[in-house]
Amino acid sequence: MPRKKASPKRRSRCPLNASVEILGDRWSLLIIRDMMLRGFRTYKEFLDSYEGIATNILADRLRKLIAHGIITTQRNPSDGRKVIYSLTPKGIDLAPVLTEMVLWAAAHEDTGNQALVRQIQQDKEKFLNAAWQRWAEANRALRQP
Amino acid sequence: MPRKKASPKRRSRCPLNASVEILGDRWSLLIIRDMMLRGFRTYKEFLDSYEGIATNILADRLRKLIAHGIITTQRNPSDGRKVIYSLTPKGIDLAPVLTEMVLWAAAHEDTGNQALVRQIQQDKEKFLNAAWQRWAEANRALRQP
DNA sequence: ATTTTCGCTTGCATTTTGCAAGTAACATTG
DNA sequence: CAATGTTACTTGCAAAATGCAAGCGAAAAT
Repeated sequence: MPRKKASPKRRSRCPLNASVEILGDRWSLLIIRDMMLRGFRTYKEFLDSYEGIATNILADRLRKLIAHGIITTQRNPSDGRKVIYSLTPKGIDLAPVLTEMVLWAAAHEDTGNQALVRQIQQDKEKFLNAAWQRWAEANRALRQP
Repeated sequence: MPRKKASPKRRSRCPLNASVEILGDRWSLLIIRDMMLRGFRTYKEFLDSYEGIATNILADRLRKLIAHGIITTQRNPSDGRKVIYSLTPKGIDLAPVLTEMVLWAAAHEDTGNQALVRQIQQDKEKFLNAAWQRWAEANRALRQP
């Protein structure tokens, strides 16, 4: 399968612009944060997350993230109501972006979650490896239920 | 002076959320890119940038970036019409964020500007240092006109 | 003196977002 | 097995953000 899709009518071919068009809104990266750092995988978990996304916006963002190949879905075989969302390789590759955004805000804004911030500051590589390993492990568990 | 401002009514205290609230739209990071990588400093330059921002949106984003302490303005003494925008230290500190967003899109989307991308891939630190040095030099020139 | 340039503002249509109230499919409970 | 609860959504509508075109005042160029 092809690794990169031809981009449908972008404003420009600048890679930063591509990122901004895909991720530049007030919710997408928070959903990805919840999946990557908090292990959230269901609609209800995202909906109940602290920032309070509206249900129609959540449905829309999940649809777009799927369309962009950042997340995928599968049904939970033991509970037919539940849909399990998970990050694709393209999705977990956003870890460095999230990491730098956390560091920037922690350095220049009044924010919380200092435990996470210090962990990243102390050893960024270790933090990124850990995130990747959690992702790999969760995927393994999903394939062998 | 205080390094961090108390944040007015954020959705949450998560540092990623702070970044998203400040930068999470379709234009802010492109303006910062134009300043950081292309050396743009005037309203007209931003307006004429390839993606085609609308003039009212540009004025609004510049106002917000100033309010967040990411850019500052000064009048051009040799041409009283021109306003010179430049990145603050908080603004140039966004370089790692932009860098990772460029790398992610270059890896997973069909994008251009491969010269820039390869430069970053080959030596990220060197690229970041160069960006910082260009910024320091431009600031020096501005103070001694 | 007139025209052009620059950095905006204003008005208005379109799009996106947010809120509240459904709903269909499945699972649990009595 | 019927009633109730859960889950993942959709729908309708108001409010806010965005985009487009036109205009405008101050300064500079001609």
